[in-house]
Amino acid sequence: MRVASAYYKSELGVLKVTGTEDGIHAVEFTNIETTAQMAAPTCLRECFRQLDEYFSGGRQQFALPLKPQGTDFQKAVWNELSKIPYGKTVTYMHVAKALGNPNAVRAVGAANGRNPIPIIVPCHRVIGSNGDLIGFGGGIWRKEFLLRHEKVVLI
Amino acid sequence: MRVASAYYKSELGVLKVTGTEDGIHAVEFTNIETTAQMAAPTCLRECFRQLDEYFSGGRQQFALPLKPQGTDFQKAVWNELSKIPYGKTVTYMHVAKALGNPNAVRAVGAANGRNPIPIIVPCHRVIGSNGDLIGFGGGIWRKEFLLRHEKVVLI
DNA sequence: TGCGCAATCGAATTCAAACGCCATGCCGAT
DNA sequence: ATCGGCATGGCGTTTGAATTCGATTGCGCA
Repeated sequence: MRVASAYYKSELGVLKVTGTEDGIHAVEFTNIETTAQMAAPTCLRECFRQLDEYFSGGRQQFALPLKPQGTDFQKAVWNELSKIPYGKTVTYMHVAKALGNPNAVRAVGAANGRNPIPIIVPCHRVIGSNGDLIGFGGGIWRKEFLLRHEKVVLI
Repeated sequence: MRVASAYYKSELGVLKVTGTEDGIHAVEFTNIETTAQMAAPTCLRECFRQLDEYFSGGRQQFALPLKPQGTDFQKAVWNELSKIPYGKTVTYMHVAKALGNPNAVRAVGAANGRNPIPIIVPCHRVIGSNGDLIGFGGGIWRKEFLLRHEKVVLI
């Protein structure tokens, strides 16, 4: 059952009302300013601009401030991912070796699966040692789309 | 620092991009249908209608399907709250006794503080044994507003 | 009136330890 | 080719016990 939220402006401030078709689940007091929708941070707009360029084929590298949140190991993995150039692929083993621990292959896969910033941090450029496209959080079809978009030849 | 989210429509579906002024925190794939904003459930609209009537002074009792989520004890407390009529106040002790355990006074207070549906489930109608207005999640001023609105004479 | 304090009840929170999952890769057997 | 096991490293999740925290009250005492 889908839960929906809607906002109600009262003398007590803006109320957030949540519920399903079955009934009301919650009423919350909020601090929302109704005067005007607050502008999106600059970096979001810049991000959209670069995504536009990436999807239209013009941009091969993102230049954005990134603040991914994770453990040290995960950040090390994601940092390694960022080094893979546009249109290239590497294997999970390759990443593990680059981190200095060839045994951490599955750990790399797990960290890969938890990359909070797909597309921009190119986790889609990592494939199996046998060349297979394996696992992608958003669905394999997206991984394949991204690689084909980058003109990668898939076997 | 305020975190903001915005949505980006791509060939891979709608992306939810989250970030602060410092940088991008996350990019998520969503299932959002862009064709049209989905209509709010009927009960939300009905809820808004009754809130309108309550705040304008016409309605003294809500008639809505409620689905609060909590432990058995909490639901028992909230159920007890619903019995307090408009414009009346009771004490925490009173509620505890009604539940059959006069010693559970503080437990009642705690459950009261976790009422997910304020205003509609009138937790604001419970005051201290000495008549004091104590604690209200959204701030005492809201509790006082609601009681004055219901013409309760505060000492 | 205004402290300080103890009693009492549920539930949330905390903490540590154990467990199990995984977007891999290798090996051997069908 | 395909399949089933298996080792490996990191981290999320579970579990259970112990502890803490509250939207209180009543009492004693300045």
